[in-house]
Amino acid sequence: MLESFIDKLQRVETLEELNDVVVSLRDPLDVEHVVYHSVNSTGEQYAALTYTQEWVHRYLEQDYARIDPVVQACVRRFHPVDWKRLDWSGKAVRNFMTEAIDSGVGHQGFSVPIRGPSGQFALFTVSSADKDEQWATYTTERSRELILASHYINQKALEIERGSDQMEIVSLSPRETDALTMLALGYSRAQAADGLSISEHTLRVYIESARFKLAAMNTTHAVARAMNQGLLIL
Amino acid sequence: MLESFIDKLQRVETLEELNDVVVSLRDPLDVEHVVYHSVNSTGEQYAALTYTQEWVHRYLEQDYARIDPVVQACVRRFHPVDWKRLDWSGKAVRNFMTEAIDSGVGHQGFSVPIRGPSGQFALFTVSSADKDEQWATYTTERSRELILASHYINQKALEIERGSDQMEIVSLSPRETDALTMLALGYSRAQAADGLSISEHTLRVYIESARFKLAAMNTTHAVARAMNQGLLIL
DNA sequence: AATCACTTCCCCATTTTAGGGGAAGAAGGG
DNA sequence: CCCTTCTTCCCCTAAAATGGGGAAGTGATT
Repeated sequence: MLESFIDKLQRVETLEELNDVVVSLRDPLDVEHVVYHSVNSTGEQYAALTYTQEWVHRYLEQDYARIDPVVQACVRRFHPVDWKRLDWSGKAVRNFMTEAIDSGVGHQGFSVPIRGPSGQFALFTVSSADKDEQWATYTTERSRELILASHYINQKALEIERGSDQMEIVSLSPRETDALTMLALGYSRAQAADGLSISEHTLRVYIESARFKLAAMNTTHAVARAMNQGLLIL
Repeated sequence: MLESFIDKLQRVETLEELNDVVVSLRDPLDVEHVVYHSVNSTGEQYAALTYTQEWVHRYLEQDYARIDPVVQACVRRFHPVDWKRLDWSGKAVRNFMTEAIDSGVGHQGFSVPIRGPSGQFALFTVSSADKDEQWATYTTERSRELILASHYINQKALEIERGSDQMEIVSLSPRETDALTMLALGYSRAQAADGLSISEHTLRVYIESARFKLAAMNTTHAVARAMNQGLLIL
């Protein structure tokens, strides 16, 4: 299953084709729904999914990502998440769940969080209407496949995006990196300069040149952009 | 190979045990060296590796991560990196490479970048002294195993760390998130307040409560911490 | 050898932020 | 029903950051 999928994936060149390939996983994976959803650092989103348009629309409209326990858990965890193990208490959460099931999402689900460079984040989810036991068997048997599938899908999605987007690759000098790092760690300019054993004036030059390179409006923006681009190793 | 490795991993409970299990991958993977190296958002590092102590010491002392093309590439990429495909031009880089090979690192290598929540970043690397052709065969045949291995190692490492560290899980209110997001996007307080249609005074309350929750010294620090913890979706 | 990027230092006026107070209605959870 | 958290508004002063200049030495690349 994985072999032919990766083969198909290899030939994909556009996001539309990627969508088709992801959707086509539904049968071989033997699930109700398949979802790949990516958010990059600039807030651009891409999704390939088998949910109904109505549900997707409703989800976005209501900003359900804010309360969806699956999203909340995946943002905070590294390992894949079985929906059953999440905390579904809370009024808003239960309403959301009811609505989701009514929209045919299925009450069983398995979501793999995936993180790319520059703060990119994606979710690969399969859902089903199986009973608990069947689902438990299914997830233990196929978790590896699902992890690899999510990895390869994300790789392809990033590849396509990078090709189209062609975002400038900024690089900071060591001292610029140092300066922004100190600020990101909470030091004031005076403290940061002290920590780096340079004058505060010098530090400012680094911050300003970094700001220029990063096309940032102010220091906080510069730090945010640098972090987002993985330029700072705190 | 993967099966027994995951079995062994399952029983690991401390970082020392993890180290042993990672090192023990050397033979079954049929490589010269195995390295797992993780850096989390607070700068704490953990490494399990088979390199000589001298080389590790030298690497840290010289801050070679700054020029090591493998690290530089992995920070920026999602997919695994074959060392041969990197750019080894540049004086400093070539010196570094010579020194690395002299230290027995091996001239072939394959590195898998892995990212966890809260800006955690890790590298799983295998290196060898094989010739190009053999190595090409090796990497294509085993890349999936290596990806899965890196995934499971990282999962275990995070699990152990979380258990020991028990870092407070901070959650920001929607408005606090909004406020920090606007600042991270480069807006000044006045602009941010305007964008959120609230008074600047109100905005400040959010920033300060967020700062309090995040135990941040100042606004920039708060934004940095929030981003690092994946609390902001720019 | 020339050029380009990096590092380091300095001044000054203006704008922005930080940090210390306090208050009150709305919504959600136990 | 009460309590906690969230949301929104306001004042003030001292401290910090911004933005505009300019200059000189080092190192690497070409």
